[in-house]
Amino acid sequence: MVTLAEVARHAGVSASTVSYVLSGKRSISAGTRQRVEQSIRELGYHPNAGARALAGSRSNIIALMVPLRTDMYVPVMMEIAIAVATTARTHGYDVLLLTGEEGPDAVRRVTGSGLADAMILMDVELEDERLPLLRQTGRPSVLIGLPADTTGLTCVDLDFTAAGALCVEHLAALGHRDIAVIGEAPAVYERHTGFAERTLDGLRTRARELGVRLLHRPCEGGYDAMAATLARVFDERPATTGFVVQNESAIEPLLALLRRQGRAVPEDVSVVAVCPEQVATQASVRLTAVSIPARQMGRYAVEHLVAKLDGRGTDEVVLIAPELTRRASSGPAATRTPPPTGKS
Amino acid sequence: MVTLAEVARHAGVSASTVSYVLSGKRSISAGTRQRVEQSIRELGYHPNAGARALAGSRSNIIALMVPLRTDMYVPVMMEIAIAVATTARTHGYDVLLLTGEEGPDAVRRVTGSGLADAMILMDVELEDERLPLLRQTGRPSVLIGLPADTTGLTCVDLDFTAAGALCVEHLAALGHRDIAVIGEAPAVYERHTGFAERTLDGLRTRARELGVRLLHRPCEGGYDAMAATLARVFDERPATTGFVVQNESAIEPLLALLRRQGRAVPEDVSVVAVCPEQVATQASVRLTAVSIPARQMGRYAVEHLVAKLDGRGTDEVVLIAPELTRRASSGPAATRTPPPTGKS
DNA sequence: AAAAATCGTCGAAGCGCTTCGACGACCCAT
DNA sequence: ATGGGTCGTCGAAGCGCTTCGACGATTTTT
Repeated sequence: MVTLAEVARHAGVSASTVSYVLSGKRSISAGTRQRVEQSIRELGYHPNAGARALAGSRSNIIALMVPLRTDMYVPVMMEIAIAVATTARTHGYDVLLLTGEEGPDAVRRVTGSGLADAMILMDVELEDERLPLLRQTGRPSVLIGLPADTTGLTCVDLDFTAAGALCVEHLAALGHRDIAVIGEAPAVYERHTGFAERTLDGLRTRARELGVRLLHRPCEGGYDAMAATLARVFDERPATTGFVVQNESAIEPLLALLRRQGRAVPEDVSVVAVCPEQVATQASVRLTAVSIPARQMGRYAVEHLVAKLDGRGTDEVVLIAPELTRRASSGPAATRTPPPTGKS
Repeated sequence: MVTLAEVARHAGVSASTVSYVLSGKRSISAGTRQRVEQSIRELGYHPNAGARALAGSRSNIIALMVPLRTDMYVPVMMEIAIAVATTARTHGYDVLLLTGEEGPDAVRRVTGSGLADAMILMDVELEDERLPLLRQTGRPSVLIGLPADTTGLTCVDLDFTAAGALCVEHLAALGHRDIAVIGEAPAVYERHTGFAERTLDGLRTRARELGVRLLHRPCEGGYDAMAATLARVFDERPATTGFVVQNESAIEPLLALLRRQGRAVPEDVSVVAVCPEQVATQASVRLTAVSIPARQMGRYAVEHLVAKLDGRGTDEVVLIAPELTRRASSGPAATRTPPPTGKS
């Protein structure tokens, strides 16, 4: 391994000069700088990360804690993670991948050891165990998601409450009076995941305001679960003509089942989804949907964090305004009685 | 931050003793050990990662390079990444997340700076630019995937050639003589991704041996692309009764289109997929499939790497034997003429 | 013309840890 | 009893970098 000292010798300067060339923290004459840079290139020098971290007491690493579970939309997580990694690189940071498995211990370990300068937490629960620790450590952090108490924390998330409201508004404007909400798996609600509850809040509040009946049903992914859920929905509310789906793995099953039952989308039934854009456009019916801006969230998180690390940051909650894109899955409510029941 | 020295003072021993308690590299009397451990706990001591890396010249970090692209099956990547992260933790390593974006430079940077002790590369191309560098650096590495030349490299992957063969065998045994292969997006083949080409090899070779006709069509994900591809397939080979799908985002569209055309699965047409188990079981028809053992691959990769880091490792290529699970999507070929053409 | 400020560079201290050699204390065989 | 081993502990020397203060050499100010 080439060291700073070797570069210095090669360039005929002292070690500290090389260091200053690298960091730009003191002015260096153009000639010297060029000679040093030349030596760095010739020798293929890379500063040793450990030594840097030790001497500078910053590791230039951001820790990213992703959920371990895979009962929620995985591509969103992946997209966020990739956005975080690429954005971090543009600011000179690397990303350490932590899984939720270790829980609060990971926070202690990573901040305690100085492994990372800052943290990004995904899949934050309303009363998350990691938050008290995070507040304590004093290391900069950004949550992707929204806990119950945000004092002293920086959070970035889609405004799911507004997203829920938007979905109801859209359907109500089209004349739908009975709306079913197909939600995430029950487990997601049981552990009080913020985004799921907030969407529901938004849906319910606006539904009440607009005089729309709402039926919420959590649903495991997949075909069979969706079939059972759908049967229950129509059993309980036969007049249902609008669906809001917030569960990636229920979307395609729902569409297929509706088709099979002879309920046409959007003629008989309208479907609105809360999902990444890619899913909405690739579904068997192009879906009217509020998209989840995964990439944007990842980028945002990193940029806030970097700002904090540079001493410019503030604690704030950034809620990204939802956008509903009309596609082929929603239309005016039929004025006739609910559509024929299919063979199901 | 609590330091080693403070722990030492608190426990009434020297710093080196604390270090030896931590590493276990020299014997320590039970009494001393307990006193030190007690102090560590009381003070909430975490060894400083940078100092450790510097003094010990190992960072206890494994770099994982994931593909930036999202034109291939993302959940598989995510599952591998999570398996890597959790397995690494059980061996005392953390994982640094790199995206393919930086390319070979990332390899140089990470190994040059000693940021990571070892690397795992995903999405390896047949002639991957990163490989020469990897061989040079001498740092342990494991590839998930298989390049053209594996000398001096350790690789872990599903035996996609065997997987392809297995699919053909299964369909041939059921009496199918005309098989269509729905592949990944064209871009995947254009960049010579190993697993796609190897699957194709396996399919073709066994098809030739068994006297089965094979038609391969790359396919972008989604409904429309699949519709176009399917039309071309039946146009060119009307007698097609077997499908092999290696493209997660084409599966559900294919099933829906077949249904719409009045081709029953598995009565008229059999479908075999190469995909993660979760996808196979959650599809609208439970799919006969060769599953992609993502978790196993991630675990394997880390364990090989750790073995190498401990000086026990060897360079070898581990191909995981594919397993085909029969589910509801494949059955005997109809003896009658190809099924009716639907409204499409 | 002298004093003050600025610039470019250097030497040295130290970040917190690992690890090597040393050194008593103790146990065994002779 | 005496020499040779272990065993448990310690001190000190770095690992490669950052950063502070110092110091000539210029440049600016008065």
